[in-house]
Amino acid sequence: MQNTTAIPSTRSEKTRNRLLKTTESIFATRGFGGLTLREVAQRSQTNLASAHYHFGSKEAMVLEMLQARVRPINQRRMQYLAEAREKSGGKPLSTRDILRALILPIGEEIAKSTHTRQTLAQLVARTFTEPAKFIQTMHRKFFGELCEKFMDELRKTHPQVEEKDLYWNLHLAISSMLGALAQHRRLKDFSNGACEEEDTHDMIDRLITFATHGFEAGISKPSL
Amino acid sequence: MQNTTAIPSTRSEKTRNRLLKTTESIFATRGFGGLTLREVAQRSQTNLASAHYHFGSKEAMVLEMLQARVRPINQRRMQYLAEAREKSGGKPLSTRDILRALILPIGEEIAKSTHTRQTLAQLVARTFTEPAKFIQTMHRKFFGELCEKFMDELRKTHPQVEEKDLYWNLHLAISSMLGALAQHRRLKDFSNGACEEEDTHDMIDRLITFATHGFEAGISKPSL
DNA sequence: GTAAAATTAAAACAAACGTTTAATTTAATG
DNA sequence: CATTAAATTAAACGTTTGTTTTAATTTTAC
Repeated sequence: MQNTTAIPSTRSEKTRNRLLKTTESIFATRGFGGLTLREVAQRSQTNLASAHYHFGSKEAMVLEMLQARVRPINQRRMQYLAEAREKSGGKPLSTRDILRALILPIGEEIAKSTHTRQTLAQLVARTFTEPAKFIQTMHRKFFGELCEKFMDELRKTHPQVEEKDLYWNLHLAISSMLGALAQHRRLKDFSNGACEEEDTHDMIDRLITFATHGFEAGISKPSL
Repeated sequence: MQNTTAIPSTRSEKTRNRLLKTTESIFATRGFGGLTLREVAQRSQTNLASAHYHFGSKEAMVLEMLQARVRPINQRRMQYLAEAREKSGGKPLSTRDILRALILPIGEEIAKSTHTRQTLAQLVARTFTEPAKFIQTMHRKFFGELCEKFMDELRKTHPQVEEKDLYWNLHLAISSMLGALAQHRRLKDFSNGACEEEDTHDMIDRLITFATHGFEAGISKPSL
């Protein structure tokens, strides 16, 4: 494993990072199949073979890019959960606090830079629908653990609710988040300009509210 | 335009329908890029060139398959909306009635046959994240109109709510529906078997409840 | 400063793709 | 039954893909 978080110093690390950045951009808009190593190399101002030198294969390169993106987001999710626990002083968290810890980090990451605003949203959403097997494997590994951590928290908050109902509504909350991210850039078209796609903070607020109330309605009336 | 709804009679129509059926299955699991004409032809027990003979191109073939699937679902959506209007006798519909008209038809289509249970769910979800341009074009055409019809209905029900809030929360409702469909088959993994993926009717109920309460919470507190 | 290692560059390879062309078979018609 | 059009099949074409190989260049270490 190499140093990826620090500022790239050597020439090798710089081209490596350029490759990862270009990979992210293309993968977000066109998916794994639509990404070609030649275009990545060209837009990274380097050669086709250097992609294989640095990563071994197209698959490994995309995988590394995805992990580098997902890991810090999941870490911040756990951090927000821990912070909320500290503040609550032993009492169970509210549904809203839990779902905020799930949703907010991805919103912050999106809002970080103008460049990654759309890219990351598409990126994460694509992770869930991408047909390539190795991505599904990664997805299961990363989100399986995360999902279980959040389930633990939800169980404490809603001890009387059946396991099945908790899973289903966490599933729906996650789905609405991903769907909103994936469709975000289409909203402007459908709304005839009534909605701009600039205000990420506003989107996250709306999403948290939507998910929280949907969740609580779902566990209070398991079947209607 | 050819007769696609009637039972295929001629040999030509039969192979044509086999091609469409195989196309649907492969596209649902692997997307446009992952679908190859050779595999479609082989699994349809015909020749590679016959796909071009019947449809002209890979793109046209996939497009026709998608339209044949989406059209009846959208028709039923409009039908349910009309039926709800008749029953209400001039009064505005409830948010739940409107969202049910949006969500239920796709659930019914999924529940129709064991074969298409997963396939159609993935299919529709894939339509929204597929990078191919011609699919985005089709999507915009089909869902742009539909979206506007549902917005008309939502405006009647919530005349005091701002346009922007209505769009945003309809967007979130649709997103949760699509996300739930796309992720449906993963739920079993994450829930450690607590949730089965068989009961489509249960899923639709949960989804309608989730979307309805999320929507109403979103329009009552525009920004929190 | 020089040799070794690491990196970049250029070219070629095998496989898979959508598409096209031409030949063959099937169905329909008089 | 003969003939014509429609439908199917088989074979090949031109591109593009990820990957590999080979050579040139740059960086690192002594």
